[in-house]
Amino acid sequence: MFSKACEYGIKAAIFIAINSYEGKRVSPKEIAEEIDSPQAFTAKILQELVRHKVVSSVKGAYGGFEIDKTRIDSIKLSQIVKAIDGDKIFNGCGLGMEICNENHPCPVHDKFKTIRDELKYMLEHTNLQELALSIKTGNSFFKV
Amino acid sequence: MFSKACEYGIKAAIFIAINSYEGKRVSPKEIAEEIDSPQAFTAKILQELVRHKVVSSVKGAYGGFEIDKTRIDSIKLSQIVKAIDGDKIFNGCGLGMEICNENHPCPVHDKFKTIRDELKYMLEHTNLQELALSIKTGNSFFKV
DNA sequence: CATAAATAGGATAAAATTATCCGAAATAAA
DNA sequence: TTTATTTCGGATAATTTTATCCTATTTATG
Repeated sequence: MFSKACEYGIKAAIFIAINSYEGKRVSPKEIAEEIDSPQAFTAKILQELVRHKVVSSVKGAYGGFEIDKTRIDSIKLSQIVKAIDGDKIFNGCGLGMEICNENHPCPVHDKFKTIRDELKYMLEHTNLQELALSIKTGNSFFKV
Repeated sequence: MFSKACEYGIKAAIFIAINSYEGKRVSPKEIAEEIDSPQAFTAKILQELVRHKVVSSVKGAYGGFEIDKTRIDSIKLSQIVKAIDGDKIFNGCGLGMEICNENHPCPVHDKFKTIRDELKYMLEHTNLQELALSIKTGNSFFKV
């Protein structure tokens, strides 16, 4: 569904959100350890999330990654996915055709459109706050 | 969503189905030209589809790929996807976690489960016949 | 101002996916 | 039985994705 980079990005964002609620900044090292991802690669992805203003970073001593507490509930999964994987998953054809739309549908166009629209809706309506809270309230996630 | 190999595989299977209805076998060359894919790579994918009994092949002169007419309506998209991409898309976790289930859900487990179940249902209920017919009846597909 | 700590970013490597090439094996027809 | 045709399958190459490493830049603190 998503690239590995995107999976790491989502996990990282959730972990940063959780820590931001507690006023803590986190480093790529902490993040990678927590979400079980390669550290340097994760750092790259974090740069991308910073560029797309999903998370913010503070350089230098006592720096790290964080998300403005008041914005956590406004950051949607769709933003993270778009930042890393682009919008192919939102708009692309299920069979990878260049031209595929209502007027010129591929054989699976309608069937995929339904699914994709739901995926899109879900991603656009799921925010970091609920994901972060779902973990606090006992759902497992990081570390089995 | 799917790998390129899988996209080619689906397109190829549809094209073979269309031709099988007309009693014609097709070669990787014809297929690749029609679905706009690399020929040798497409041939590999066809081998895989043969191994998984999605299509059948006849070697030698006047050979080619075909599908038993009476079986076209029983071949589901899910079989093709599984043959080429495996069942990760059907069972895998949205965040790529090794362990992710009801008892041990990742943060997006429930949200993804809904989508994945619908995708699964769609793939398991879409057969080659309807896809082939949708083209015959005027919907565009191959070649714009 | 010097130092230590942290992100940014370029260069490179490894792995996976996508793509190509070529000879072997099979088969229908002459 | 020979020949032409066609799939099969192994080897290899190119590209993309994933991953690592090292240095530069930034910044808080002493």
